[in-house]
Amino acid sequence: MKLPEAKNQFISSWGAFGTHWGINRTMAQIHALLMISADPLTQDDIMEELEISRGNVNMNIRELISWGLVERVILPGERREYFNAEKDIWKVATQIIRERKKRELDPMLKLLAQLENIDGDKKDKQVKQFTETVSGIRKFGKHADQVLELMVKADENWFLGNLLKLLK
Amino acid sequence: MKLPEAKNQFISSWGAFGTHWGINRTMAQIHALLMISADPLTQDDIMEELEISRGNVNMNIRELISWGLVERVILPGERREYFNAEKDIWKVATQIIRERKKRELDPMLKLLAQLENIDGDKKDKQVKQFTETVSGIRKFGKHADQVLELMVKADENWFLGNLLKLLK
DNA sequence: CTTTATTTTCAAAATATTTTGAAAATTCAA
DNA sequence: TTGAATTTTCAAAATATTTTGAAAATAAAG
Repeated sequence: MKLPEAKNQFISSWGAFGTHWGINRTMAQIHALLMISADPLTQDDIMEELEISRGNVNMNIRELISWGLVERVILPGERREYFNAEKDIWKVATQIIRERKKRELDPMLKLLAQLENIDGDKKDKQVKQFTETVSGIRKFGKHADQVLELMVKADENWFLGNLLKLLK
Repeated sequence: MKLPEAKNQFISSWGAFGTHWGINRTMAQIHALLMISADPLTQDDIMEELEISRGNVNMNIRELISWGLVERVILPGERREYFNAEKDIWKVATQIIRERKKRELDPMLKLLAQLENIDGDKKDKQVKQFTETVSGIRKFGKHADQVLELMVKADENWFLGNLLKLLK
C-alpha cells in the first residue's frame, strides 16, 4: 500500500473510532491528519486534504486545542497560523484521560455522593437497592479515579512495565 | 432527597454520561432504571417510568441484552417477559470492556498492523512520520489490550488491591 | 490610517440519529 | 385450531448534530 492510500485509511478509521468515544468524526479526522503529518499544517491544508469547509476546520481545531491535543504554531516570517499535534501516543492518551476525568468522571462522582444518602426507610427493598447500586458505582468510580490519576502521573514504561510484570 | 427524585436524577445523569461513551441516552437510561430496581421490570413498566414508546424500549432492551448487561426473566405463571440488569458494577464494567474491545480495539489493531508496512522511501519524512505514528499507536493499543484482558479476567479486589498497593 | 490577509462566528442547510406507533409476527392458553 | 396477549419490526416523523459559507472581527503590512 502506498502512503496516500494508507493515510486515507488511517484518517477514516480514526474518525470512525472517535465516534464511538463521543468525539465527532471530523475532529478525530483532523487529529489523525495532524498526527501523521511531519510538519504543521494550515487551516487551508486541512480543508483541502479532508475536503471540508473553513468553519468546520476552525471549530474543530479549537476544540482539539481545548483538549490539549493540538497547538498553534507561528512560523517566523509567515502570516498564517500553523497547527501541530502531539505525536507521543502516551501523552495523547493521558491528556484525553485527564480531560475526560475532569469533564465526566468527577461530576458523576460528585452527584453519586449526593444520592447515596436518601431519606426513607432503609429497610425498604427499593431504597436498599438504590443505595447499594449508587454506592457500588461510586466506590468503583473512586477506584478508577485513583488508577487513572496514577496513570497520568506515571511514566509510560515504568507504569506498564511494572503492571505487566506484576500481573504476568 | 426522597427516592423518586433521587431515582430521576440518577437515571438522567446516567443517560447523559452514556452519550459521552457512544451509547444512546435512552439505552443508558433504561440500564440505569433496571440497575436501581430491586425487581425485574416489564416493557410496560419501563415505558411508563421513562415515558417512552414501546418500540423504543424494545429496541434498546435488545441492545442491552446483546451487550450482556440485561437478561430476560420469565416469572412462573406470568405471560409477560421481565427484564433484569446485572447489578455488580465490576461485572458491568468488565462486560462493557469486553464488548468494546471486541467491537473497536481489536479491529483497529488489525488495521494498524496492515498500515505499518507501506511501500515507499523509508527515508522520506512523511513516510517516516506516518510509520512512527501508526506503530506508536499500535504498540500502545497492544499494551492496553493486554491490560484490559487481565482486568477482565481478574477478580476486583485482587486486581485493584494489588495495583494500588504497588503504586502507593 | 487604510488595505488586505486571515481567523472567527453563527444562522441556516444538510445530515444523522432517535423515537414513535401502528401493523405484522409470535407466543401461549383455552 | 382460534384468539387474545405480547413482542418485534420498520417506515415515517421528530429531534439532534454537524457542516457550510458568507459576513463580521481581528491582525498585520504598507
